[in-house]
Amino acid sequence: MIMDTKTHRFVPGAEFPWQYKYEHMAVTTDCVIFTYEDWALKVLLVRRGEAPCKGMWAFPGGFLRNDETAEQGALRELKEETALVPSSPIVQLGVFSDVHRDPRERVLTVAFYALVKPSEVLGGDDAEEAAWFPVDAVPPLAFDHEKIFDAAMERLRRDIHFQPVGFDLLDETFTIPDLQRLYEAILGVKFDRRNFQRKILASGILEEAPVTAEPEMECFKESIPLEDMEITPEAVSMEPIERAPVHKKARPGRKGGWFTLNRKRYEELKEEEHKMEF
Amino acid sequence: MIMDTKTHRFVPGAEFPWQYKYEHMAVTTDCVIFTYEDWALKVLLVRRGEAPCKGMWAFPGGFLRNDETAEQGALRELKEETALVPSSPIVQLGVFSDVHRDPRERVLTVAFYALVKPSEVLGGDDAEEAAWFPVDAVPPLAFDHEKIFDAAMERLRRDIHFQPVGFDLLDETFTIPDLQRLYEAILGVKFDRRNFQRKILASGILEEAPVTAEPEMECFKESIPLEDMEITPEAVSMEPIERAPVHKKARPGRKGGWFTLNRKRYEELKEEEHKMEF
DNA sequence: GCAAAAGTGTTTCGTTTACACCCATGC
DNA sequence: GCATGGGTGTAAACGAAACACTTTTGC
Repeated sequence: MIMDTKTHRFVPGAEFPWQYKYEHMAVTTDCVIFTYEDWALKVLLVRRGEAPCKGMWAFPGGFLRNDETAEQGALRELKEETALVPSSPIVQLGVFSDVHRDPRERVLTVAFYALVKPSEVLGGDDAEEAAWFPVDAVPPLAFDHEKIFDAAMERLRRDIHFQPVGFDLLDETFTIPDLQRLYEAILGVKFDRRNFQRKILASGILEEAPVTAEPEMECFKESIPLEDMEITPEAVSMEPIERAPVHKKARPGRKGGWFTLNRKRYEELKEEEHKMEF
Repeated sequence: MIMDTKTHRFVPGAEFPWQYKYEHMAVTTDCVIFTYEDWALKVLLVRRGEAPCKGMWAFPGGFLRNDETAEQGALRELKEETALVPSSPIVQLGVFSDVHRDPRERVLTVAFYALVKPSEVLGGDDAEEAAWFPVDAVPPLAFDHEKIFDAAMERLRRDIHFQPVGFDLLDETFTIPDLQRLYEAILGVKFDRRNFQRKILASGILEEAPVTAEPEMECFKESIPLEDMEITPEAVSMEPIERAPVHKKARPGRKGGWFTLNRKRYEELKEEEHKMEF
């Protein structure tokens, strides 16, 4: 490590070994991880085991080390706290730098967001105090994480308009109505089935899935009921999720094609940033 | 200031008075300020007077203090170094956190960008070592500022598609062809005059300017010739600006209406984020 | 008076929207 | 067999793109 002893030094064995000529601040990362499961958009939260905000839910994250970039630190903390390694890249939301956002000391945080597929979610289950919450039923959050959450939701809604990121939330194989419901859930609007289908097919982003036996939608897997999750009183007292009707078993009328993502076209469309309205 | 003496302390009079239990990093801000003058998009740079990268050009910025948010710090440094106070808000580009981006110590920077009107530019002239460079003739930059510059250009191009930010670069009063040239300069494309005019008028973002005598386009004011600016040899050796033809005096055919921005509609369109293509 | 810039309007074409009927499945 | 969800096509309306002629001004 290159070190400028004019501005700072390291004193091994000292109680406060890192010493600086000028005041420094702590830097943390936080990750807002979204998934789409049981017809609802959900976020990943961890319960804080330490003060401050002990016992409250927060986004996975932690202090950034000096030998890693913000992205590396965010991924490391995410893995440490939830055992999750997203298959799609994490993207920067921005910094949150309110002076008093942490009572201990001045802490600036770099927030990220990422989208993961339902099949990736299982990996997080062995983490002790991590849980998925539907976005319309998140409990009160630690620090200024509600602000971060709002920013993430806004950003997701914008991105989903201009980039085909919805696919990062779906498993390999899905149907067009599945995709449509996802868009409707996130954007909170209804689309015409036929127009949606025509446009999405015309965009060339879908490929017919090879008919490997019976493709199983991850969405229909059994998942831990919301009530079994350890959540704060405030969270349980919230009204039940209205916009996410539960029909886990099967859907009548299922016949239509199964599709997969055309990776190449996906990358192209991501570049172009067309506004997708259905 | 609330201070957690478990993790850090302040020792008055000590050579290195700020002492921490864990390693900390420095945080800086950098501002990419754009303006549009003499038919060209330009950025504001300052010459570094100190090592490292002494003598090189860089974006105005500096260390973030513990008692200010990133936005406040960015504006403070900008004002200190260039005497510029942008009338439109600065927006976050993101953090740049490469581990070795500064040779002295670990420095994470929060980058911002902002758009200023030509009439605001004059205020920066008394700053000793600040200068405006056409975006296609920027000299080599200090640290990883080229990366920041690339990110800013990309962001500006995207934003100008979806938000009516072009107006932040123009003076109060302008003509439609002025506006069109600005869009063409930034996006590097040509539009049909008639379609551009029809669309921009239909959007309702323009108001006819009150005919106060003879409105003077700031673009036509005399400005310091490029050659008089103190720039690095690398910068002068670059080929002349091709995409920015210089006709400063006046344009034949000038007759048409002068317009101003309809603030209310501007805010609305900013929210909507329609893709503007002409 | 000529060249270069700017004002104006219409037609064509493609895309978007709205809408109706039939089929498949589960209870 | 009925309710629900899903597949398909078409006509009308709107917005985008292409395009020509005239007017103004500076040299």
